[in-house]
Parts: sequence; structure tokens; C-alpha cells
Amino acid sequence: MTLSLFETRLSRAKPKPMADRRSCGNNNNKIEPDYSRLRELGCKGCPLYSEHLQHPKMKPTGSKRPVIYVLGEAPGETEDERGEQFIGRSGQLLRKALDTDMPIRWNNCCRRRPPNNRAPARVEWERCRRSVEQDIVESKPAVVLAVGAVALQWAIGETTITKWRGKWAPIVIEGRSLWIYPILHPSFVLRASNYAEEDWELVFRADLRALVAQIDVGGPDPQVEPPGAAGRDICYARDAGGLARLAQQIARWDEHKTVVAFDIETAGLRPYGYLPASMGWLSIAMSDGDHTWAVPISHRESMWSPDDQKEARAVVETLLRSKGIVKVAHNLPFELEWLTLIYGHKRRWRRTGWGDTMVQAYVLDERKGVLSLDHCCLHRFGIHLKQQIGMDRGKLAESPIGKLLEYNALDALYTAKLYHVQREEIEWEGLSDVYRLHMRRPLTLVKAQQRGLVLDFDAVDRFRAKLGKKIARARKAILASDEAVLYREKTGKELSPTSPPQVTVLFRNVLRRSEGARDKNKSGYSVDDESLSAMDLPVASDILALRKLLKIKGTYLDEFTRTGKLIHADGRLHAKFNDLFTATGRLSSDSPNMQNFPKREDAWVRAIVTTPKTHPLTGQSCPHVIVSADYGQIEYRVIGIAADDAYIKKTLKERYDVHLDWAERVAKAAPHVYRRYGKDIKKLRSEIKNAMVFPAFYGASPDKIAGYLGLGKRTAHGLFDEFWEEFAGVRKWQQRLWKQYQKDGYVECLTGRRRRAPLTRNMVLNSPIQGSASDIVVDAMNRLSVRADKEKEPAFQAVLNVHDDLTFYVPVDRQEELTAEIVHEMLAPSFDWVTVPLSVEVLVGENWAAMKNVGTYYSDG
DNA sequence: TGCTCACGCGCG
DNA sequence: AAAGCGCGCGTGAGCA
Repeated sequence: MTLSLFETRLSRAKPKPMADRRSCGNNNNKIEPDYSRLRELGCKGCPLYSEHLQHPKMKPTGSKRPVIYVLGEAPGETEDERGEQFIGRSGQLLRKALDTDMPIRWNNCCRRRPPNNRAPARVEWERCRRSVEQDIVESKPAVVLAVGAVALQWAIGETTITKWRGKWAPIVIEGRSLWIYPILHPSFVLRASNYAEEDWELVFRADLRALVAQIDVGGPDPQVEPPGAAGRDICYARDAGGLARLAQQIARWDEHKTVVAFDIETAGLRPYGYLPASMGWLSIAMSDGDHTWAVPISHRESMWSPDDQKEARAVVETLLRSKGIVKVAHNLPFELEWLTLIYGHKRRWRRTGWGDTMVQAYVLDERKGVLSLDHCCLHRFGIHLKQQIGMDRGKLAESPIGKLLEYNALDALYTAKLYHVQREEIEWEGLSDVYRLHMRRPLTLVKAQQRGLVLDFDAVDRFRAKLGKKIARARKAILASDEAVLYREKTGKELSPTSPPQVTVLFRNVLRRSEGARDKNKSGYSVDDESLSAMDLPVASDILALRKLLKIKGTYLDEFTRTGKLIHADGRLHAKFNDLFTATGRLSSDSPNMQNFPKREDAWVRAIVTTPKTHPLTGQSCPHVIVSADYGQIEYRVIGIAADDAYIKKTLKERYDVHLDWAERVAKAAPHVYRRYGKDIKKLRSEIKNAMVFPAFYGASPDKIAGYLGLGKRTAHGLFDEFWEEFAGVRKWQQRLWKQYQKDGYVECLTGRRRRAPLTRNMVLNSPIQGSASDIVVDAMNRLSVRADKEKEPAFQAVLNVHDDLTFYVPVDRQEELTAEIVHEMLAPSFDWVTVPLSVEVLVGENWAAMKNVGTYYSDG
């Protein structure tokens, strides 16, 4: 390591760590009231006192020896009048839905009714905590049913009930362990049924059914983990002797085929800014759930000699390359992105066992914001893991090494514990295959990220300069317009044409235009593309044009310069591909999102993505091309499979243009519609495809579709009867799916991955299609990635996944041969449920904008 | 200054 | 142009 390299790293603008999108909790400096003081004070000086109250100190009611202890937020009007808990409208809904003979006790976090039945504030209900806790301890329930957000916060300090409903958590009250089970508040359920499209009552009932079923079956005793690292079996390998003992431990683990969780701490979130990457690797910890080891690596206090550090890395490698040990991480792609760079990509890593507790958590619950280790540990072990050791997660490199290692060790320890608990639940739920399916992804995605994309920085600079000038001109023109002058006169302010609120004022208030009027959204007025286009006004189209220019420059160019935030120290773009962010199982991409680059109107901007000039393995000069392979009509094909629809299968087998067919039928049944498209059947076809066939499959109502197409009521009726007669299988499948969802509370992809309530009808119809289609694509991506390793052929590693498209860097001199292999692999899915032919369209180009079709291929010849 | 929110818009 | 679902990210604005 030379000093100059080090300086290179420091002088380069490093990508700013992205905020953890899943982290909950914010670190604002709000001053917390002294709740323990309030608990001592109790009723003394309670702000809720009112002489109108009938029962100012409501007592719990119901069984004295309950199994279920229902804990709500506060008494309402009815409860206060009659002195009995949970007897108002909400209470009745809950009592009815909680269909059980088990003894129940009813109480609230707050004993006094707040005015207008509002939810009690924490400073109010904390005063009642002592009496509530005492009652719970005395009545010894098996579970506390935490009803609504207040009770949730009361029990575990969490505030987002939609993240916690239906999840058991162990808590300790006055030394006694018990389970809590949070559910939605029935008053929310009642209110939501008036406006929400999602059926929250279905969720509410399903959660309660699951509760009763779980109590019937029985389960483990609640157990809250003791706090902190003290009393744990944690070893710190900080010298040669320690390393030797760790090596022995790893050998024993290998021999016994143990599950070992590991966790690395790093100075940044991505490894590409460190030369070598191990410079950013601070420490590693590993644990089998009982014995835990922590090892410093590049920490400034580690005191390693270069040889020692090499030895430390070598010992860690024996863990990573062990075939016996199942190596588990929480968010494995993060660890692998670092470790495969540090150790070099080893083929054998594919063949060893890995586990990922985050994948487990996702398979069990795909809700947003419930995947962090912290959340999982609160759910499973009743502890706030990250609070155990006060650590500033953004400043790991600066923290004292002892603290860092302790923190690291606890992460590994709890990852190990988590693995076993979640594994059991996955088996119980019958989701082991889904878990295994997802575990094929981490190495594939990491390798896509590592290869990265090569950019044409000169093109970036050129495009930015050009757009910059255009933007300045467009702004000037808008501000000089009569409308903008009028805006300034009326409001006294210069118009900011990029501000939706100001543009709204301009068109709604100043110009009194009605085109933006909406009844749907909250503001009641929209200034989006649709509205502004309808204005038919130069200033409106100028604003749209400006928006477009700013979008292109801001989103797809500004951070792609040599020194831009998105470009790493190696000069490449390393977009991330996540497989646990979406609700349907698709991949998503960020830093940047490579899945939404302009392709229709402003495809030219794609020219900034270009090809490598050298071979990734040999480093020798080797011109490449970009090869893009798109699955054709993949979702249509999946609908055919899922619905087992004879007509769809026939159209696919015969390569029959179903949209053209329906365009012809519409043209015949509604000549006036045909005339509107200038009797151009191709134009009508594209219309029918996008405004009739697909909307119908994805749940648009016939009325709406008829409206868009301008069909008369009777014509529409006849056509839709005919349509659904033809696609009878799809119709039946949609009905089946909906019924099943209402019964089970979830829908399943063809791979078995679930998406759970609450869902709207259209989400229910769409999810299995979108998810299964993605599974076919990612499956091909996986198999090609494995071949890339096995055959040492980097061209087989996709660099992009855009839902139905896989994109590769292929050496020019072997372009045909390698493309043929890629296509062949994509047309041979490993799922036996793929019972229709697939097709792949191949495009080739020297940059991402200049892609030319070189052929379309079918799995049935 | 840093945070969250709504809006708008790019893609499949 | 118009339907549905799925994403990530830039901007402006309000809040502390």
C-alpha cells in the first residue's frame, strides 16, 4: 500500500452513504418527558380529570384468570358511562371477531376517558402504567393482546402498528415474561372500511384467527434475552494466540457442519472506494449461537502487524471456504460484496452453504420496514439490539475497538439465534422452497454489482452542457410569458416553474383554468403532464418541456460525471440490485436506479453507458458490445400458465396476434371507433392492446375500458361477453384467486412466494403474475451467473436486470457464440410449471442508446 | 441544517 | 390520450 493510493482514495469524492431506507427511529433532539416521574405521580394532577366522567378510574373487567389480556388505549364514551371495558362499537367488533371460549380480561393503557374519545397521549397513559402492569402480573395471562398503536407503544415502544400487527413479541413486566400480540385497533378498521380500498377488516379477522389458533396449538414460553454482552461467551481474537484458537474453533464447526452466523463491520457501505477493499474492512464476528468470536481487521487500534493481519484474513477465509459450515449473514449480499472483492471471487463459494436471515424474514413477511436485524430481534427476542451497545453506526471507524468488537459480536450472536427461530417458522409455514429459491440470488446480484457499468464521461459532459443551455433558455421564455408576468403581479413573487404548488396557483387561481381539476387526489388540482397538455397553452407546454429537461439532466446525467456521487473510485458505476425490497419479488435497483433510464422519448441519454475495453479476467485489450435480451410478452405467458387458459396457450403456440384479432373484432363491432383511428388496423391494435386486453387482465372495469375506447354501452357489453368467453380460463382464475385470498389472507406466485393482506383486488390479480414473470427472468440470470463461474466466462454474468430484460457485456470476437448460449439458457427455465413457449428478443450495440435488433428466438423453434 | 411529505415522472 | 400493478429519485415546501 503506497501513500499515493491512499491519497487517491481520500481526494476522490466518495459516494455518500445512502440513508438506510429501512431504518426506523429518528435521532432528533426532542426532549423526552420524564415518564418514570409520571408513573410515580399516577392520578395525581392528571390532565385528563373531568367532573363529567362517570368512571374516572376505570377498572379492568372480565375474567380474573384470563388466557388473553386485551389491552386497548382508553375507555370511550360508552365504556365510561357503563363502567365496563370494550362495549362500544369498537369493543363489539373486537368481541365478535375474537371468536373464542377462552377467558378474557379487558383493560386499557389509560384508565380515564380522554375528551371526544381521542387517543390518549403518552404523558397521559404513562401515569396509569403501574396499575395496568400490576393487574397483568396478578391475572397471569398467556398473552397480552395489544390493540392499536398506543398499546403497542405501551408494550414495546414501537409506534407503527401496521408493521407490528400479527407479530408475537416477548416482553417482561415486573420480572414476569409474557407474549404480546399486537393487532389493529377496531376503530381504525371501522373507519377504514369507509374509504380504504384495502380490506383492513380481513386483516383484523385473520390476525385474530391466527392468535386463537396459535394459543390452541401452544408454543414456546416467552423469553426475553438478557441485555448487553456481559455474561456472554464472547472471545476476541486480537493476537496470534487468539487467531490460533479461532482456527481450531472453525475446524470444529466445519467438522460438525455447524450453522455459523457472521457479520462484518466496514468503514463505508460499498467496497469500491478502498484500495485494496480490505482497508475499509474494520472487523468480523462469527457465532454459532453459543460461542462468539470477534476479530479486528483494519481498525486503527487493531495493533496487527502486516503479517498478523494477513493471518487474520487467512483464518477468516477458512470459515468462508468451509464446505461443512452453513454461513449465515443478515443481508448476505452486503457481506459478499466486500468479501468477494477482498478474497477475489472464488468459484467454490458457489458450492458452499450460505444462509441469510434477512431473506428468511422477507419470505415470512414482505412488509416494508420489518427486515432490519433490530426489528427482527425485537420481534423474536424482545430486545432493542442496536441500543444494547451505544454505537454511532455512521462512525464505526472512529469508535474504540473494544466497543466495535462487542457491537459486532452481538450482531453475529443474534443473527445465529435468529436463523434457528426463523428457520423453524419457515418450515412450519411450508416456505422452505421459497427460501431456497431466494438463496440462489445473493452471489448473482453481487457479481452484477461488482462488474459495474462503464460510462462515456465525455458524452455525459456534452449532454449536460447542451441541456444546461436549453434549460436556461426555457426558464427565460417561461418567465417572460404574459402568464408569468400576471403571476408576479398577483402574488408579488417570481414564478418558480418547477414548483408544483406554484404552478397550481398559476393555473388554478391566476389563470382560472379548469383542466387540472381532480376529484381523486387531496389537493383537488393536478399540474401533471396530462393536465398541462390539455391546457393547450404555450406556457403550459413550456413548463412541461422544462420539467423534462430538468428530469433528464438531474436524474440521468448530473451525478454520472467523473466526480459525480454515483461514480466509484474505480471509475465505474456500481448500481445495486435488491431482491428484498419489492412486494412482488421483482428486483429493484438503486444508486442509481438503472431500471428507469429513458427508453421511449429520450433514449439518447442511454449513450452514456458504454462498453469495457479490456477483458475482466486477463486485463488485455478486448472490445465488447452490449447485448440485451428481452423476454417477449412474459406476463401474458405467465397469465396463460397461471390461469391454464386454453385460448392464451393456443395463441402462443400458433404465434397468433391476439391484439390484432381483438382490434379486428372491435373494428367490426364498432366501425366508428375504427374510423377514429383512420381505419388503420395497426394503430387500433396498439390501442386495443394497451386500453383493452391488458387492462382487462389486470382488473380494470369493463365500464372504464368502454369509456376510454368510446364504445357504446351495448356494443361494449357484447364485446366483453365475447372477450371473457374467449378468455374463460383467465376469468375463472381471477375469481378463484380472489376467493383464495379472502380465505387465506395472501396470494402466491407460481414459485410459492406469498404476498399478504391487505391487498386490493387488482393487487391480488397482479402480484402472482408480476412475481412469477420476474422469477423466470431471475432464474435465467442465476443459471447464467453460475455458468460464468464454472466456465470462467464473465460474459454470462448479466450486468443489468430490467424486469423482463437481461443485459450483458460480450466480447466482440465471440459475440455470436456467446449470445447464442445466453439465449439458449434464457429459453430453458428450470421451473416445471413453465408450460408455454418463451421468446427472447436480442439487441446489440456499442452503447446503450444504439441497440439494434439481431433476432427473436423461441423455445419452441 | 436535516428531516419528512407530496408530487411528478422515468422504466417494466 | 385513455387501464392496472410494481419500483427509485429529484424537487419544493413545511417543520423543528
